[in-house]
Amino acid sequence: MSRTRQHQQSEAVRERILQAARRVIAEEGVAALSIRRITKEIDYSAGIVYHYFDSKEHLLQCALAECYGRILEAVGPPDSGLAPDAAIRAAFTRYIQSALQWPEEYKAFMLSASPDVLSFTSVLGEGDPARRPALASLVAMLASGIEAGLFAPCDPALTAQALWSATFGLTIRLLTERDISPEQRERLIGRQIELMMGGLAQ
Amino acid sequence: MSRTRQHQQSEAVRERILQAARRVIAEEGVAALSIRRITKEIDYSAGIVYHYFDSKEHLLQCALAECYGRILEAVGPPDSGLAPDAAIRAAFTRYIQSALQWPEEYKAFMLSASPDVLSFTSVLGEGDPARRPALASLVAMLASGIEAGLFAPCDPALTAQALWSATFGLTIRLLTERDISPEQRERLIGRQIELMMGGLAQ
DNA sequence: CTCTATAATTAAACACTGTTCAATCTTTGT
DNA sequence: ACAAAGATTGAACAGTGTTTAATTATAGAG
Repeated sequence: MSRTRQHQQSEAVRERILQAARRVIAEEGVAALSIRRITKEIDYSAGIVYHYFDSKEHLLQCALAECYGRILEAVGPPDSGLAPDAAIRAAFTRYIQSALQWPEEYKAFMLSASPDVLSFTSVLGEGDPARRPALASLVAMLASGIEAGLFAPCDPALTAQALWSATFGLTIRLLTERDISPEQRERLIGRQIELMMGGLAQ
Repeated sequence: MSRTRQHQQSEAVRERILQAARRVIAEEGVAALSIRRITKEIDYSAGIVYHYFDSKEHLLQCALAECYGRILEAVGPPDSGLAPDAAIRAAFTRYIQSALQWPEEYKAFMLSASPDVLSFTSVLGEGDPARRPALASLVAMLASGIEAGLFAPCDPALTAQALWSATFGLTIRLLTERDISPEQRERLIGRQIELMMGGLAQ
């Protein structure tokens, strides 16, 4: 059990590194993150990072994966009490709102070209966007909407990919163009959702 | 005129710096770009860059603006011989194809958070996306489509912003997720355009 | 043709970055 | 108490963007 105790303390240090990294990212952006900046915050030497992570890339990947988990958590599961079309509208709205609350984290994670992050974020591949839970539930909502006669028949997987890419694009631009008024933001979100739902209708 | 000769040579050096920068970006990506990497290619000392540019940021901005100009040039003007809906389809298709040909340059430019680049790329602002020529022609096509009864009445500016954001999102993801088959790519592009056009129809 | 101002260019330094590694200190199991 | 294992450090390395004083080249004027 002593091995356990040491292991626990070791895990705690790892967690403190990740905490500090997330703090810096949230407050100063991912560009301001550096190994020495992290280790200074928690009073450790710079080399310690490489005892817990393979590289800065790896550390960043771990920190952002946690952040992205929180974003998805904030989105929550689709509202099963709603009709498919209303449920999809609500899901997209919540998705964008959540991303807007973690702007730096969302951008860094979703735009990362690192293979490990891409294994989480890739969604355009042939056939199965089922690997990503958020997309899977969108596919399900589309399928039940088609069955209910609300939507025109189509390939739900392909359609989910196209819809999500559109939402992703608006999200990234809302995060990148910094000075968009809340009113304009709402109008844009509303219009894009309206367009997409119009495209789904038969 | 001697002042002119010197000025011309000076301009030539500036251009060689930009050329080298673009070469490195195209071949090795924007992440591999460094001042010393550039100046080594053209056999100059590193400091020379700061005689022609304020910073690396500024140099990058100049290099990418040129690249983006080429992308827009490749897109070309909207086909005035086509009906508005067909013209819009064609324009979006060409836009994505062009971006796919300069992947690094497109990503770096469109995702840059630098204020100077944003003054070019910002498009979600209230009212006038007329500042950006590509968007302006999209607004025009939408307006004439509405007038022709092809599209349901709507705010053309807002709709253009939503449509372009969607296309932008698909483009970025196609560029970020590296291993998507050409067939799947075509399907995705086709489906998203179909969805958007469906949303426009009344 | 020389001299001086001006512009172009450089070498060296600075503070920073990610990363490695041998040397330490700490904790563990025996 | 001792040895093995693990955690942590400090120093170094090569690289980064940037500044600045010194140097070279060029221009026009006398």
